[in-house]
Amino acid sequence: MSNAREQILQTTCALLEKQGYHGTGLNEIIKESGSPKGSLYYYFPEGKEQITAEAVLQSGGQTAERIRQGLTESSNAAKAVSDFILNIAEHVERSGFAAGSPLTAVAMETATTSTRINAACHEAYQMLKSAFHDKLIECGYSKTKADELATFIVSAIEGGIILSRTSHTADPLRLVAKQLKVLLAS
Amino acid sequence: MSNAREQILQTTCALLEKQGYHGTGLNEIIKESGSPKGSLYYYFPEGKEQITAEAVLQSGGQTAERIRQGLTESSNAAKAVSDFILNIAEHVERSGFAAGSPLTAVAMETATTSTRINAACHEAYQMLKSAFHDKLIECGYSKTKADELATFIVSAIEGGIILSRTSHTADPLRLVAKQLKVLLAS
DNA sequence: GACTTTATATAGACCAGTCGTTATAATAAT
DNA sequence: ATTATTATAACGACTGGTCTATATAAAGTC
Repeated sequence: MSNAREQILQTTCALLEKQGYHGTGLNEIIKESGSPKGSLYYYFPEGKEQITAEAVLQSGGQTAERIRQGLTESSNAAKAVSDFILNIAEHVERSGFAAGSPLTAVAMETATTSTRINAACHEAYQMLKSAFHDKLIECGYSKTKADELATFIVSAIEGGIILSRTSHTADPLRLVAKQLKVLLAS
Repeated sequence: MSNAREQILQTTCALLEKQGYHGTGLNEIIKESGSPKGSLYYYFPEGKEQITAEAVLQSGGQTAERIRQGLTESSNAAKAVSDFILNIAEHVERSGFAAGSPLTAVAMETATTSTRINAACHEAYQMLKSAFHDKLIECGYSKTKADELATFIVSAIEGGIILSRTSHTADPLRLVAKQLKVLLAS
């Protein structure tokens, strides 16, 4: 409904992605989103924690959706997962290594310092896991096997994003794509 | 030689691990390390960036050393890597999920906002990769294969740490250990 | 050996600026 | 007229960084 609210969340997402929770200031959010401070506290009366938690959850939902869509395009799980990761690799590259998972930094910064944000990150990761999990089930994997693989896939992707952004090359992500493809094909 | 300098770096490491770069303040570092601000700027005249870069590099060197030591205890690469990861899992668990890789958060926060810290993170990750790489070479892998596997191993571990800290269970890390063991055994 | 000079290191007050947050006033929409 | 939203100003707390004062120790000079 409200444009300003959505704009704030979207801007927050981008900033969290680039510089994490503590590195992102409310002043920066309002400047970049164009919304004034009054509006920010009108829509998010509980302040920074609330904005962050909602941004994280929204981003998790959107990413999970993208995973599901990408996976429907191919009936082959190995190729589907690999393609999805190659997509991320391009995205990270195109952003000049400023983007790639708004969750990672936030999750690490707040794992033991904000129960609310931690819960949001946990739920967001569960959404990603579920998206992969469901596709694997669909491809005939057992429930426990699908669960294990989904966690492993998310782990490898997260790590790949970190290494890619740090090294300023998408190669680590592409390598993760390749390795997971082999693993899932076997 | 100097005790205070070392103490500052060690404290910084622990705080970076727990709450990242922007979440860690100089006042917190001096309070926790016992050194006054005068000493901090005496040993690190270039301020927070310098302290962080040095802490990251030191931590990378120490972790790489631990990897090499752990790997010499077993001639079997698969078991050696798995055991190392299980060690991390215990460490993360014991810390109440506050510890586990001082690099991750810092690397993501500063990938495009501080060339100095980014360079330090990059070098630290290279050290970890090299440690695994050398062991894989020793076990008969080809140079390119060893390089690919080393990157993949580091990726999976980093991701496992994130998921473990976020979910407050060491299970993801243990799962990563198991999967990599299978992968390396084949 | 006594005395001065130079480095090493500790200690903390202080600065301008920013943080997240609150309060209040003005405006727009219904 | 009532509510929804925007617009600022101000708050106290804290930020990274600078500055000066002091203590300790090493080295140089006679």
